[in-house]
Amino acid sequence: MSHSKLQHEIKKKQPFDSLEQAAILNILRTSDVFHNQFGRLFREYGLTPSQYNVLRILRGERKPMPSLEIANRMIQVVPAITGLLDRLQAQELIKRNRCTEDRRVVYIEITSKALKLLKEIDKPDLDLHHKLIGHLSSSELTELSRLLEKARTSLKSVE
Amino acid sequence: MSHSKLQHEIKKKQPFDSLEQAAILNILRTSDVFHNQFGRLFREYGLTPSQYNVLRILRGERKPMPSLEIANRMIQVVPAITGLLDRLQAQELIKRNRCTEDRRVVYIEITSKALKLLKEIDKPDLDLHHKLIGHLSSSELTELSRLLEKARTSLKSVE
DNA sequence: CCTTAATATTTTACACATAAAATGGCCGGA
DNA sequence: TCCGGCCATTTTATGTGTAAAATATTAAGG
Repeated sequence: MSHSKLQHEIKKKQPFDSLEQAAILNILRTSDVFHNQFGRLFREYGLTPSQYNVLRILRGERKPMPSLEIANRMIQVVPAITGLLDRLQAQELIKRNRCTEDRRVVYIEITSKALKLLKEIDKPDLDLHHKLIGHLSSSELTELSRLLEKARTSLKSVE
Repeated sequence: MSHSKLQHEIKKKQPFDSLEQAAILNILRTSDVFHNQFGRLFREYGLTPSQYNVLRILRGERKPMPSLEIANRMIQVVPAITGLLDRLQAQELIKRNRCTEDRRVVYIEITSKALKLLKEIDKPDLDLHHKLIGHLSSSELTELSRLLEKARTSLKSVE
């Protein structure tokens, strides 16, 4: 491809690229702002967003589950889970039980202390959700979710 | 408010809350996935997303700027900027110049080495943008941006 | 001039994300 | 049975985000 042709290509794509860049930037910025807001809320209860996330997963599962399965449910990478669980265990919010059949796996169990804590947070958490996007209509929320899900499909197909 | 009434309230809000939760979860997840993708791209050039972000801001400004102004342009909190700049300086991608008039401020200047590096990344960066959401139409991208911007307005008004 | 408030930046302490490598344990085939 | 591959988990190293406190410097008031 010649230089001038490339230039032409670039010029041609410019407005569309801008839309794409703007959309991605908006996704990243909005996520960051929201993440901060939830971070502040959870901190009032001595939790980080990741820690809260782990506890929510465990409560939802209603029974002990292996470390790596928790990691997989979060979007996160595996190695981080260890320290995360360490700190939760130090706060007595989870218990670790090594499986007797396959001694490689460690079962993680949520404690009643954690369940009580989660119960306290439930309402403020819902309220924050509402504060953050309660001003969008039902159809707007639906459309927003649809567009974001569609956005993510580009990668699911690849890997 | 009586218990039964609260129950009723909760039930009533349930479907709407779900939409709000789904939307926020979609924002956070999509952002995380995209952030990871850009992280991998930038790593090929020895940069982290934050470092790339700083360099892009400096290139856009076209002249040296104070540390804190860079921090403000990023969504981030102030203290992190120091280490970030330290590492960029170690790679000779920026230079620090203390201002003579007000010796508290440190001017940050992008180097030609960094400008060359950015130029290399420009195309792959655009391509990745396109790969990630190129399958959304112009009107979808516009609508997505509009909804996300609207989402963020709930906080701008408060603070 | 000296004290105090405000400002720009850095430092410290802690939690987390990521990649790469190490550990310990399971399992199937020679 | 021994070995190599695979798996769950942890460890290590580096960079980053956050809060709170420290440093250095300027500006303002008595």
